[in-house]
Amino acid sequence: MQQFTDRQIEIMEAATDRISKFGIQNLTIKTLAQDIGLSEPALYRHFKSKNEILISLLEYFRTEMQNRIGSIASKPTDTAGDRLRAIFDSQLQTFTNKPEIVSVIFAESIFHFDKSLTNKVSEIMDLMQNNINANIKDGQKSGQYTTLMGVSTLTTIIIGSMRMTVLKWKISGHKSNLIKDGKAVLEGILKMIEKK
Amino acid sequence: MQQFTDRQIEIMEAATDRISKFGIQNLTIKTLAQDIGLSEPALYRHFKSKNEILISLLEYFRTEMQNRIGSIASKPTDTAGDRLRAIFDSQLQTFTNKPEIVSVIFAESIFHFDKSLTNKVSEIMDLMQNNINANIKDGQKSGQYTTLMGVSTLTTIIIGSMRMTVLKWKISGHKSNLIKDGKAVLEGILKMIEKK
DNA sequence: TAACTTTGTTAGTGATTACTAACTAACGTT
DNA sequence: AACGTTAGTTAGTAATCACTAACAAAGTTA
Repeated sequence: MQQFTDRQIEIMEAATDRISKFGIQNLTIKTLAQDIGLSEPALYRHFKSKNEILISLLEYFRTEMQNRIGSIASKPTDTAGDRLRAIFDSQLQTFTNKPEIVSVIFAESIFHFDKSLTNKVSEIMDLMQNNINANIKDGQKSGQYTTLMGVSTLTTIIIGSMRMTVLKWKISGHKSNLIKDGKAVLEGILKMIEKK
Repeated sequence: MQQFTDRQIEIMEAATDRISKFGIQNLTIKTLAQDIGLSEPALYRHFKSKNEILISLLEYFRTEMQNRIGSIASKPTDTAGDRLRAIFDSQLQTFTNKPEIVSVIFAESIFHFDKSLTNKVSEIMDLMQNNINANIKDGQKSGQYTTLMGVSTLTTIIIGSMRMTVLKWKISGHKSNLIKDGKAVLEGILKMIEKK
């Protein structure tokens, strides 16, 4: 059942912290080993390369997110807007609990050079995209959302707005209130797109 | 008048291309010198360090953007919405003409480790932010925009949506139509926030 | 024309990188 | 008790990094 060992998870979390605190350039096998209190070669007992640590890390989050968002999607809600609220509630809560992860999964650019890593980041983006897309289609079909805009345009606006909120929170050094700001943005959008 | 020499501009543009094509990790003095057809030490005749190349590159774009957006802001337009259109028209046109720049200025994360670089990226973000902020304040004050939301929430939505559009374009390998998609997103937002 | 400045070169520096070879102690299984 | 596996160690590897010393050719100026 468990896909990763305890040690592997420890390594992935240490790597996430490193990237969050000092950037990907500072994530070396040496610094990582020091963070955990092991020698460098010890890490190679658990991952066959540095790249595999990063890939696993992204895969670990993707699986968690898929389960989390998936369980929301399967639960019935009153309105499409409520489901949208639940999705972002869950997402913002996850980021608040583990701010470091944001530096990794929102940073498509830091992995630009490596195809396998870019793909993993894309998978995570697609996961969110597909969920929002489905929500909007559903909301428009049932007459709850405006049809003044196409599905993809509306998806771009919603995801873009939420990403921007997270980015601002990150830049503030996690000092701003992500949950509050995120709610304000989502409610603002819903005010505009929900038909009364 | 000219802040940078021709050679310096050549180096900065080559650096931008490198980052865009292969990521910051692949930007080394060696690859950069090869791209231009010079030896490595020759680059140090024009910039005192690799970091200064990056800082200058960001400064170069910031100045250009400041002049460009500044001249739009000083021109009178019929409505606040029209001014918003002009700002993003200009911005999207600039990105279309020089797609590589997007990889650099939208990548706050790649410079995460260096304070002077982070500051430069922040300056560029603030520049856009302040312009949009002023536009929304003006539009709300004159009764053209809805006041259902606060200024900062609306700014986040607009900038976030446009950034997302650019990001999608970048991920598509610049295959999608940035101008068209950007227009669709902006018109969608204006449809929702402009009072009739 | 002599001296200086600019812009380039070749050859090299020490530091750091991801990763490996070889070995060992602890532990589970038969 | 014998044996294999797991998870760690020390000591190294070649490659690559940003950057420098020393020198040279060409153009500019006195």
